[in-house]
Amino acid sequence: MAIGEASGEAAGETAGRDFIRDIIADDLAAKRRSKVVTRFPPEPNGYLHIGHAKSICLNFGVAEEFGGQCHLRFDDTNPTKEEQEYIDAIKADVRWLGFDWGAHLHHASDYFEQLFAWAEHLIQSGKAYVDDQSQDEMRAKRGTLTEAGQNSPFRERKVEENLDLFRRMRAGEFDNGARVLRAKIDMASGNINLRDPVLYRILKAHHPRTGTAWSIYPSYDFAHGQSDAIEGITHSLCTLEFEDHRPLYEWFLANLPVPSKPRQYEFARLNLTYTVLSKRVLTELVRGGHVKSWDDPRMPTLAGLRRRGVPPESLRDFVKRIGVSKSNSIVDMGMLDFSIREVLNTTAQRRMAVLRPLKVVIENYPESKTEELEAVNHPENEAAGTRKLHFGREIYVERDDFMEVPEKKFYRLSPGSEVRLRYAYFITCREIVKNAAGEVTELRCIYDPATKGGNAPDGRKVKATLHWVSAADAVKAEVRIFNQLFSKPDPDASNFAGDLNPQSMEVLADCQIERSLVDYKAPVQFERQGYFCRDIDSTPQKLVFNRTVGLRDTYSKVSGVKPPGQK
RNA sequence: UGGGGCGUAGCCAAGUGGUAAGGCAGCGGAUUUUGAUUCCGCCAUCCCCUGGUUCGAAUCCAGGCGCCCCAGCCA
Repeated sequence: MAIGEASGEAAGETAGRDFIRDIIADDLAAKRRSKVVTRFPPEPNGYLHIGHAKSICLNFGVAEEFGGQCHLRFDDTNPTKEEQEYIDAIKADVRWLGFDWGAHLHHASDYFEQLFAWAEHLIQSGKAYVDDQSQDEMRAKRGTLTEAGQNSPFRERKVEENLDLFRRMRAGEFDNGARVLRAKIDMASGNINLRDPVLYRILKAHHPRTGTAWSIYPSYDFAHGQSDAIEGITHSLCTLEFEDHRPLYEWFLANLPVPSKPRQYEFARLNLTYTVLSKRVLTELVRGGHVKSWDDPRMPTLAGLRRRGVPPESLRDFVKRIGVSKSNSIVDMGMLDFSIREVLNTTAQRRMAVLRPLKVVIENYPESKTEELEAVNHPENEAAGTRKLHFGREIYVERDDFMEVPEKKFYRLSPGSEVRLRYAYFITCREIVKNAAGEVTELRCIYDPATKGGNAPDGRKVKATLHWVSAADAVKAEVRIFNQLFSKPDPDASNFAGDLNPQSMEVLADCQIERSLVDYKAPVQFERQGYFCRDIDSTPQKLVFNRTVGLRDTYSKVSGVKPPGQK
């Protein structure tokens, strides 16, 4: 029986109940299992994305919660698509997400010899045969979704001949595609996976781990369940599309002398709005130059999210919130944003940075004077301390914080209005300076010396507080704003080019940032704007920041004015 | 009349015969030197549809409808 009304107390990291956890709890309670062993089984043919994060959190999370273990096992059975680069990246990503496989790093290729022996076992028991048909012939005889297939003319080959042929396949005597080893099950099955599935194919390719030792490789179906059995996996969790494979998975376990009997359970894979979670598409995005790299901050890859500044805690929180079920769903990207803000709000220190600078000259502030003002680093965490801000006659404020003709709900700077400069003074706009083209190039303001620190002794209130930066002290920097990679909530994965958002990245090259940011490396909140992190493209000469996510913005909702590049 | 799944609010998602949890989004309002955060309150007479069983059904039965997956020597 399910326990936990799950709420409150327990480790914030513990996920709630779901059908998988219920099954496991049941198995344990009924003593069908004495421990829990799961596995995360990526194929090293691409980078991990947020959909994998769901699986990783599920597999490692469940093992942790029930005091079991989770293995990292590379499903490396297709050397034509797999690369060492991916193996290394996957390990780094899983670790970054916060999980540890301990001594349990495995590979399907570790079991190639055993798998081969089991294939011979099947041949010997008359349950597998070598088929000489071409790929096209096999396809033609497989039948259709509504019609049964036809038996291969090689289906009744003698055991000895099958054994001999299979061994020669391994020895490399035949060309790629010349023959395959097939299970002898049922060509008329309604489940196409049972129509004599291929167990081994000839693939003369270099394997990242076994090199050229093999010229035949097992198929996914023949390798996966048996690898699970070898490792003593108890609950083999995979996505819905493998549901049809379960009868085959069980067929092998029933017909082979395996050391344990794992059970497969399927859950729905993650889908997110405004992006695509398909290795094929992600690979094309990279190879086609639509993004700069696998770790481009616009990518839903773990590497991309990491570079963008998303903390691993946010991903874990997100996965916990979306739950695990069997219904296909498309999760709103806003959920991810929420989890990112949730974590960053409490961990990121605050700083000021002006992204689109507008110069302000405070006319009644003495030309030669400068001051040091104190600012808190985190409004909800005193332990984060304070820092000094340089203040002078000339400062920069955000261009969006000024409107020559303010609209109804706009209560920032406009001619004659008074606002507060955070941690500094109240200022009032007196005059607008424009260039020949009529664009505002400078604001002339006056300040009230009595409001130092940001409060008026006479109790006078102000409707807005602006972030700012000292013109004399600020440092120039580049800031990259990322928007949705796709312009549609449900991009067409089979023809994605047309759905790409042309404004997915916006580079602001002339930002003015607070000096203290020069050697601040942690995730940070630029007040009133969002969470940012230093990008690896930064050099001592040029700092580059990535916007991880913007702050919630209720103003743009009421005004209908969205920041540039946003929808 | 191929096989396998799934259908609870705009989006996730609990619930498995006793009278619709929770989260995201949204909407009000309080606090606020971030239009942020925080805090309060609102937000499914109804669970794909139609019948039926029952004192009582989202939950059971029957029949429909809709969506997803499968015809790789990919995983």
